Amino acid sequence: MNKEASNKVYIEIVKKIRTMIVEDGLKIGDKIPSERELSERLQVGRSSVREALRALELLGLIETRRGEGTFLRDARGNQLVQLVSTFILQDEKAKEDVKDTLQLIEMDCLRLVLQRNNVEQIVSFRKLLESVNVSDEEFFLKMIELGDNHLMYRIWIILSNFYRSLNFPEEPYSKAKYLTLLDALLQGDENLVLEKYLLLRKLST
Amino acid sequence: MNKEASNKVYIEIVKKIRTMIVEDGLKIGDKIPSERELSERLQVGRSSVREALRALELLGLIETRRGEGTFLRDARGNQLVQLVSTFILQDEKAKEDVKDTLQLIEMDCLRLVLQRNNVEQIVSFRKLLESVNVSDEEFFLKMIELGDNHLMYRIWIILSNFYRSLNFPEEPYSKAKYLTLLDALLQGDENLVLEKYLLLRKLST
DNA sequence: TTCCGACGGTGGTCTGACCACGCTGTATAT
DNA sequence: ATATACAGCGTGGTCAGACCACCGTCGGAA
Repeated sequence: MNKEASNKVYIEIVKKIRTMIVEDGLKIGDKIPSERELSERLQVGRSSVREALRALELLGLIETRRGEGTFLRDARGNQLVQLVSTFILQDEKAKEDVKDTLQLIEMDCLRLVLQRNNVEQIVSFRKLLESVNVSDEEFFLKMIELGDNHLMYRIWIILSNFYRSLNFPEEPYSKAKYLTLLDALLQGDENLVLEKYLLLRKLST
Repeated sequence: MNKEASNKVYIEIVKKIRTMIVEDGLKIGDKIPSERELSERLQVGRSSVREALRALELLGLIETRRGEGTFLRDARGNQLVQLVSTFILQDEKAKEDVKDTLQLIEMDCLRLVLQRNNVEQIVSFRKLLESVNVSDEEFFLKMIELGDNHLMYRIWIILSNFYRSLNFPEEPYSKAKYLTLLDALLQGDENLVLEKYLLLRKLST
């Protein structure tokens, strides 16, 4: 009859740990209390604490180091990717799905960049690209930053990790194609941008 | 020096359980062995088995019912959504990101439908839509099915769950708009499709 | 001064115990 | 004979304690 609080101690623990992190003002890289201390402070068994920490670990929010402790972590490429992949990516069709989806997402990011239309930053990034080599990952990270959508960022991170783990053949690096893509962005022409993107990914007709 | 097998018993257990599921040909809804039996069969402690099951539960791949057992489950709307949301969606900007991203994903799905160009199924779905009411969720589930990309399906499920949990105001139901969207799909005109979609989502200029 | 080993703290794992809950079969009451 | 209530069993949920492997450190020995 009561509202909730019924299910799953470990879920409650996750929330408490989250609160604790916020209240104590812990930052990425900081150490959180040990399992035994959490167990005592929260008045629950250590195994329940561990289940909560496992969940946080799966989400990529913490990192455990045996003999040292548990640390807050930047929520990038996490265990989730590996685990999900063993379940999801069981056939070749799924591999193609990853490729297709990643490309759709990347095109979405480019559309976001067009929407924001932050000419200054694009220009300065173009200058940077002229002087030094920028990896494909760095390039799209910049695009996503310009798109200013954190959720898209997370999705892209997961998908690109997936993608890399699949060992598709790599395209040769071509700085010129990146530059023309940036130029297209500066022109603000969506169709042109997508055309250049497909060229980059060797998908032009 | 050795390749791996070093880290995390519970990760190994997850993989073994997965193998077990495949070998035994278990389907969604089936019961998997009890924690104690898994513990014995895999020669590991029950607490390690539980950590593995927690991971699977977070991924939405199993469902545990106290007093009954653990069951395979359709990997839809899972705990992950709730947990991630408490961490990720802390500000209003994030909410807007969810909305934007969901719409981009839905448009991608429509593009996939265009690529597959499965006229027959679109036509038959259109007939169905004429005779009965179809919820927004059901409509897009059908679109994703027609798009034939399981990964997109999973992303959409997660995002749309996010979205619903945010309590944005709901649009009034308008069967006519869905029908015109389907018509646009049948015409194979991408720009027209997107236009109708934006109309559906009240985003037309 | 340098080096090395003991020590304490930490996560990783296992075991055994108890509880709460759902199912089922049996014994009882009708 | 049928219907009902209850006890037993198997299940997941949780806890406590133990031991291991590993890491950093600190103090003593060379």
